[in-house]
Amino acid sequence: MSLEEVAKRSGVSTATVSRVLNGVDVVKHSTRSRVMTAITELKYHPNLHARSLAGGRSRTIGVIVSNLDNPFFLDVYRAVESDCHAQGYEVLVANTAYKSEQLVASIRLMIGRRVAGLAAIVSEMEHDIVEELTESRIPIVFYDVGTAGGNITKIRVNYRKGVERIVEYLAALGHEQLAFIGHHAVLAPLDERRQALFDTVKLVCPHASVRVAADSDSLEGGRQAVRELLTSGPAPTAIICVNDLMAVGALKELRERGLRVPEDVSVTGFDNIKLSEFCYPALTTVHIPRDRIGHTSFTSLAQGDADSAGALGKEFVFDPEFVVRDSTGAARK
Amino acid sequence: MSLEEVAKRSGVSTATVSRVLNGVDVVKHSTRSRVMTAITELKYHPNLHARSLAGGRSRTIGVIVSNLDNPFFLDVYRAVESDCHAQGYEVLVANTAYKSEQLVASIRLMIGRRVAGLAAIVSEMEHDIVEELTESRIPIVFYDVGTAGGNITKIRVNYRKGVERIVEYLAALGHEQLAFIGHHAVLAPLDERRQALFDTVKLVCPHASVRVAADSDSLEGGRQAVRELLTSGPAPTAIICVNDLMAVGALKELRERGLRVPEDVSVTGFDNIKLSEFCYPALTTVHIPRDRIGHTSFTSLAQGDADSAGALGKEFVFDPEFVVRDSTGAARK
DNA sequence: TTGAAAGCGCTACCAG
DNA sequence: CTGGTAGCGCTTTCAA
Repeated sequence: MSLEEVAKRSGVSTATVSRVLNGVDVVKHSTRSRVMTAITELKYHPNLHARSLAGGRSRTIGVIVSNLDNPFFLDVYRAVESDCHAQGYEVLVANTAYKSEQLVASIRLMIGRRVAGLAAIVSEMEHDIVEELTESRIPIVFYDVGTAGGNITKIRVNYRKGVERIVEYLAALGHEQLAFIGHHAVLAPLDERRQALFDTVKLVCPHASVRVAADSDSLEGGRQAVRELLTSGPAPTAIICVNDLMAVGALKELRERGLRVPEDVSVTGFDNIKLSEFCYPALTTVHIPRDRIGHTSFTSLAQGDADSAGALGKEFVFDPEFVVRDSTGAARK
Repeated sequence: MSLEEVAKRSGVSTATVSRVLNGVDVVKHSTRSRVMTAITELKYHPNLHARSLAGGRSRTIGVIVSNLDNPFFLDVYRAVESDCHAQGYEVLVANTAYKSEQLVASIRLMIGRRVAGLAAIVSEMEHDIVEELTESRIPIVFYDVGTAGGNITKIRVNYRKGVERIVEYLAALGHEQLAFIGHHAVLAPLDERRQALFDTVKLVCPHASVRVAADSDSLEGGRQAVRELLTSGPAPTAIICVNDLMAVGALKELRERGLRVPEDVSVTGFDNIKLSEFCYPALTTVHIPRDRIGHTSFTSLAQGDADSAGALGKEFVFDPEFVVRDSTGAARK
């Protein structure tokens, strides 16, 4: 069923049907309603592929994230989605599960669909992918990777600052046996959060020890990492988790082993997802403004439109905010 | 940049380039590699819209869910996605946020994109939407709504059975002041879960009371609902939540009010999402097989392909499984 | 093994 | 206000 059939049935040209469909306000009222009738009678649904092909421009924004299971990414996605819908854009999501092959596939898909802009909220970025994207001419937003300039907007969070707050706080509470729990993607040698942790510890409490464990970015992963930590050495007095999701997993394992939080072990998260407030004990964490990340992404990508203040190509840095709740306390003696 | 430019650059026809792109194995090796070179040099990415338009058939499955924030839906989605990717299909997700206008928009979008099949894992279905879908000829899977037959596959879970287990268990523990917490969409007069609860209570413990509260399907919603319950009357001894997400929210509010779970109040969930195991106390709940729901959806939708055992048009009913953990105990005196 | 050409369904420009 | 028509970029016969 096509535009042509609708045209035939209502005795007009395809051009007119197209006008009606697109709300071009020059069609005589009577013709218009005749067309409308035909459309509903035929249960006609315009072929969006044909439309994009003929139209040229795209009203679709692509969003690629590393792990939809982690509410952090979902929150960013939803912020973008909300802006998109408000401005008449579609959104296409893709989940890479931290696999760079998936990333490549997703990017190809987005380019193939000729998205108007692409937000890559992922951490598994590789050099040649970045390059491919840079040369693709389409507006891109990178989160935490790549370099700003040209069609590339970079959004990042000052993780270092967040880590500093955590370490200072923990140090003030007397903690000297620390542990860091990350997911595999964060264990890359040059990862900012982990690196920042070591740097800060060296500065703030040089005599403190830091052990490290890693697993998958999930509740189960957090639990496993703690298990690994606790079976391979003495229990730390504070566990710094790379994010809230894993922290909640950590809490579970600690609880099962009869270790009280924060009396026996302090735990910190990162992100300040909703869950961090609802778990027990509520997590001390660092707030990352997902909504601002999402909104800024959209603004940068959708500006070929009308406004064009020109966020594209710039770099945005957001400051995190330390949030103290119940999962941290004085170090046990 | 188009197929034609690639053809020109490599000195062949567009037909040949197309063959190379689609792996039609009749192209001479030398030509093939010449084309490949041109493709990479030009950084050519095929226009997927043109491809779908020309090709006709679609390798895309659409999935519409009510609330991506609730891991239940995410789990179903991921099961579908995993099957899709394994079979070379794309997936398109849409989130309705329980709004039927959003549902309509999403459905139109999916039809417009000419998806090969559509899974509607939503509860806000309305009659005329169902009808529109039925007449659309495209393979559809409905979860918990609509009627099987024709191009419509129906998947449902025997919620009643799950509710029965919960009520029986709670009754055996001596609970007589019950409360039900649902989200707005579940408060429709004909909702199965709520209705099943009342029926079962009448049968199993006719002298028990049941109060009801509702809020949004979220952690915050669960908390709010409990707040409503507790400020508007005597505290129940057991709270039956429509799902785990809201149950976790309920736990939080109870904890804040100094009510111990399960000593003072028992709480049950539904779904058995991963979080139900990681929250404190771990939830007594009812397992709903999201993976089977997802796999069955895919199988039903993707069968126009080659196999065609013919799951399409049938009805599948899955049995839930009662899972006892730590959030339930004997009723307080 | 390859090329030529006819569409796929729609938009947009040019006439009328 | 409406119709004719040339593409958009790709797939797919049909011939060569």
